[in-house]
Amino acid sequence: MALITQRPKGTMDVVPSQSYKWHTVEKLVSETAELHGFKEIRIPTFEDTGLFVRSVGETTDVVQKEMYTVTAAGDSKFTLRPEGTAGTMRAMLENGIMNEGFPQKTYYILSCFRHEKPQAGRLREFHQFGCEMVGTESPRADAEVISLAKCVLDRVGLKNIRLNINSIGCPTCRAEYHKALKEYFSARKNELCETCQGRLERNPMRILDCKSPICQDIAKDAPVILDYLCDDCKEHFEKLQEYLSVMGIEFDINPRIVRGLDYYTRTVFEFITTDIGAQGTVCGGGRYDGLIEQLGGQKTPALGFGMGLERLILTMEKQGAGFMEQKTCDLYIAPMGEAAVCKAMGIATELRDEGCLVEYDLVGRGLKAQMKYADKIGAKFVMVLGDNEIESGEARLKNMRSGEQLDIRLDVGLAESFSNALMSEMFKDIDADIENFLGKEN
RNA sequence: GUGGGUAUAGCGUAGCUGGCCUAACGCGUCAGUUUGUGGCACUGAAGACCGUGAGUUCGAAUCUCACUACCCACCCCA
Repeated sequence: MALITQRPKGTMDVVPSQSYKWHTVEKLVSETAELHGFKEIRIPTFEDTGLFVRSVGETTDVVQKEMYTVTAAGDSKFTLRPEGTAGTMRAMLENGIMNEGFPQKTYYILSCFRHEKPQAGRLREFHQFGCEMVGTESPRADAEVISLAKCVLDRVGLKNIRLNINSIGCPTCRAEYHKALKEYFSARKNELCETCQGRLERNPMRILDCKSPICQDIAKDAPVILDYLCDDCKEHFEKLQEYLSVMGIEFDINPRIVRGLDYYTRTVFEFITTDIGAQGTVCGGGRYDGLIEQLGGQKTPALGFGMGLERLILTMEKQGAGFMEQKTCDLYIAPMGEAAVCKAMGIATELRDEGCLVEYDLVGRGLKAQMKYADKIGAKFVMVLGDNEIESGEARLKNMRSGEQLDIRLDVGLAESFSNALMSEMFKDIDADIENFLGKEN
């Protein structure tokens, strides 16, 4: 079969048989955020390009070569959001949410777009669950946000996730550190890889993250940011560690996590798994105390994290975590003949109003084929409807698990007689879905 | 942008030292195995120009080249 096109590179289809996995994480993730007092925010898929340039940072890879930007009528440029924080902060400022008292706590589930070369765990359109907390500088907030992320990971059932934390200081202490780094690397400049030689001027901290063995070796003895933190930043970081310990959250201090977005200050952290290939950062975040001011708001401290849902689901699958089951057909009606089809439509409507998942033949299959189909879709009960039933006003309900059958009335109080049938002895193996249905009846 | 790998029906594979391939197998789909009842079994059907294009050859899914797509890794990040 030659299709006219295929999906764009780096995008994914979630097929119907798989969507329950997404429902599972979306539900768990948002429930957990709400248990922590976070409320959902929804923002546009695209924003003014300048927003991302100013917040994510002009020199970052994300802005320099990964943004999907279109020029609309006139000169206005828009960009498909490459991440969620910038748009969220813009929306909070624009809607005056900063004036509603601190801290403000919001979360979102949205798609992001980055023009990268796809590989395992990295797509061009990916989905992110993110949380942002605005208006508190206290290390308590850092601990709370990290613990929220941890809680989410636990609730979806992930194992063997390592938490790495670091502090990259405030602009003041980072300037000191940059100076020290430059001095250190300049001495061995010629040994560095090409990209790192370039990094030396622009952002020497990135050299620490270089994967080239030579650079890694050189970086081994490089000055560590933690030795250059100013007193405030140092205390902030120490306090955070203390809180994390109190909360029983294990972590590694990793002076090499740097983060590729410019707005981060002080605390940065990553939750990493080794189960899904090279792109193992399932969650990354940190503090961005300068961002809001940079976007034109009042100086307001804030922090947050983003979690890649594809990576999350990949890890869950790899680790055999459980997903919520898909709801399957409660009752399949097998009509025979036109009159029966019309009757089936009525019955379906009536029972659906009661919250029952009802299906009936839409193809025109014979009875046998209908039974097969009902079995295949996992129908719990089947009702055969023919002229006899319509005449007598009674139909047979078959329990597909046990094979037992029972006659129920069709005319008066169908929902009631259906539930009565379900409650009778012969159907005692009914599952939770049906129990809910019955509960509603009583 | 730089490397490496793979490309056969909806899915998973076999065939790949060139001719019994007018392409096979499993799963799936559809239909039957007498009269109004599924899961098992059996029978049958539909479904692939063997990624695309060129070349070598009497002859190519099988060899060569190019292209494309996908995957993995670097980079970067979620």
